[in-house]
Amino acid sequence: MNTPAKPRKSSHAATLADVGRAAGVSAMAASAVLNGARTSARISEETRDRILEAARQLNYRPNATARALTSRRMNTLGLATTLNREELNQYFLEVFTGVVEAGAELGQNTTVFALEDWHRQASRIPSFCDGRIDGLILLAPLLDDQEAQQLPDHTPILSIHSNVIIPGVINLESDEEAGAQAMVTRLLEMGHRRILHLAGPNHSLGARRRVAGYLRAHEQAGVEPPPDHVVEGEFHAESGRRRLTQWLEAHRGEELPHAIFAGNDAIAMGCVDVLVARGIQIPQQMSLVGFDDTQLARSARLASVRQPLRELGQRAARLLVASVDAKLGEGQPPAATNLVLPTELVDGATLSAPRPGPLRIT
Amino acid sequence: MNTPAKPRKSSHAATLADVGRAAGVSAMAASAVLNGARTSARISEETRDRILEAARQLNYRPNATARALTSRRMNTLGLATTLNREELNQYFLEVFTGVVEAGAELGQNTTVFALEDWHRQASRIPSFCDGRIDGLILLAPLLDDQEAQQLPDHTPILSIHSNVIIPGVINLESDEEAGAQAMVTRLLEMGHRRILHLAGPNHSLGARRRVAGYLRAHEQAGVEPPPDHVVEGEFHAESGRRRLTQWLEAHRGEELPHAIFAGNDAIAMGCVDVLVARGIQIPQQMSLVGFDDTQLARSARLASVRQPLRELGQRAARLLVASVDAKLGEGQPPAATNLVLPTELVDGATLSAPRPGPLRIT
DNA sequence: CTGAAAGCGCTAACAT
DNA sequence: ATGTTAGCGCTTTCAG
Repeated sequence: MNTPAKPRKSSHAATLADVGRAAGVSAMAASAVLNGARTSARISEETRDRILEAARQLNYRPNATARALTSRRMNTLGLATTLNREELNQYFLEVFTGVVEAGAELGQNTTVFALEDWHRQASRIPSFCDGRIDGLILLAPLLDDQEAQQLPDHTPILSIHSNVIIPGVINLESDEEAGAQAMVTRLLEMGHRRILHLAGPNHSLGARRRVAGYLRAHEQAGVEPPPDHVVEGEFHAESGRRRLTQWLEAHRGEELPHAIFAGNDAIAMGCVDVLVARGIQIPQQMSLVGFDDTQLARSARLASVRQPLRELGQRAARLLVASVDAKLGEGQPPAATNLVLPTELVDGATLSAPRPGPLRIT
Repeated sequence: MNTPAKPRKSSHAATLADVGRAAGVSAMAASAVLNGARTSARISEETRDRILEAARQLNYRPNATARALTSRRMNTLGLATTLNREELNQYFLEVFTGVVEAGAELGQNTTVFALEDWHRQASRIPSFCDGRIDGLILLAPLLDDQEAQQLPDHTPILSIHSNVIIPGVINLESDEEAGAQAMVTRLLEMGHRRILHLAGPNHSLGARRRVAGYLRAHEQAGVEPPPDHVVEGEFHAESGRRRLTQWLEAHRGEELPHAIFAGNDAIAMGCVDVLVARGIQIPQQMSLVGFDDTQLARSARLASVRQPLRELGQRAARLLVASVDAKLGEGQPPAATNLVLPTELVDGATLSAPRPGPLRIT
């Protein structure tokens, strides 16, 4: 692997005109043959062969940008997301994989637009819709109504887990409140009482829904939620570590919670770090459950609430392609309903009956 | 979130001509103002303002494909990779994040081309280089010399962890053999003797290098590697599960290995499943180490060999952009050397001294 | 059956 | 200081 890289020939790619010239025909004869479709290609067998041969020899590839200029189609889907600089985003990876998969089946590529922050960079979104993509998926956007109004309307847009209703934009999500409620009910039924919920940020609709599920589970079980047991934070491990540490410091000497319901898997992984460092055994002394069931959770054997993230990505890609087709006059637009997919509980090694005796926070 | 999605206006985006018309000037006056650069834009303050105002009102966005047609630049990098349908690819996520990060700093987007198999789909690669991207990164390509010859030469290409030398293509990698050797040496020094290596596929150069490191470590320690302790497999968890299960079946009644050196983290995670299912305690009864130090490993507290994957991605993006710039006559091409970054050992909870007594495979 | 012409939206020459 | 012209590579009428 240590051959000095020879400068590669930077020959321009062959054009249709080149192919035509080589085959002794016009460029559009070549076009007619090489796109194989549309024009009632009544080119004679013989010239067709000459053209194909010339194309092969010149290694002809149609230029996507030129083609897009007329066809108004790049066969590319856009996926806008925030990517934390510190931590990899497993939630993104799950959805992204679904988009890429389903997109590939429909002949679409996927390009990723990485935002640092939805609010600060909302103004960049229209610039994504500049012809390079045919449709855009907003992944867990945090926009306010005002920003939502600014979205361009010449490119089909679709959102996953949006925190606001965006007029004209289909939204896909899963039933987070039900999932949270089911998980907390499960904990309560196992006998856990002091359940600490390390939630996501309040400006996230999903985070609020998980809190709602937590509260409703208590209500339905006729259990008073312990005071001060819902903590707002961010959806990443570092936040989980920090918030849990702070919370434990602030409640030193009190009874340790029986279980932690983390707002997502990343937060849960942060909790693992803190608990391990303090020698608190999972799940013997404390149960821990997450949310999302990302691959991270599965590999750590974390009990979690499964959201069908990959399927959300797949569906998003398919619906978006249908919208693009419809806009270009091919086929009907998808029935523009918002989709809510079910969640389900996933078992893991971090969940067990509450510890028999009391344990104080040190 | 259940508002029926109103069909959005599918108005075409405004063009320069539209802006010019609205401002009462020609399209190229508008162009001169709105691109802000190049042409000695000696447009009068007054018309400049009219144009800017019109652009704002019409919500003008330059069309990327039209622009690319003349500028020959889309400001987009391509990343070609295989994405397993069954398992998420953490290795990909790490590198990808690096590419996106560094690319974004240079104003580049990243588009992903998902291949199912390098050999079967090698012929698709040239079609990625059709003007939609300015440069292409091949991530861990498995190509033969013949296929490498077919790569187009009008688009700058760069590889990460390539298994063959591709003339004219810069390759970035890390010192896998040294990393493997260091890790196995570490195990040997701790007293482990029967070290099982669940390797990747032989057609992968990286897999072969890890095997080489395993063997060299034994050699340098003057330890004869136990027979039949290197097993070829694939670089994913399912393969790890299957190979380890098969190997244990085939060696029933013999002494259990002291440690497993997995060819990558995914394989190691597969081993965890099998060992847990058999009640073999990690690390008390068996140590386990991986390779790559992906986030999966970190969250599972797996000891591993760290490759600077994110940095490989960042460097790849920066070098590729430099190549693209150079090809367009802006700046010098990067010194075309292949880069080998160092690896390092990462501690974890899965590594300890060998068990005191013998233990038979059941 | 095939070629000529026009245009997608933008930009870079050259004219005014 | 502004407008005209031509062309990037491809496709789609419309003439031959």
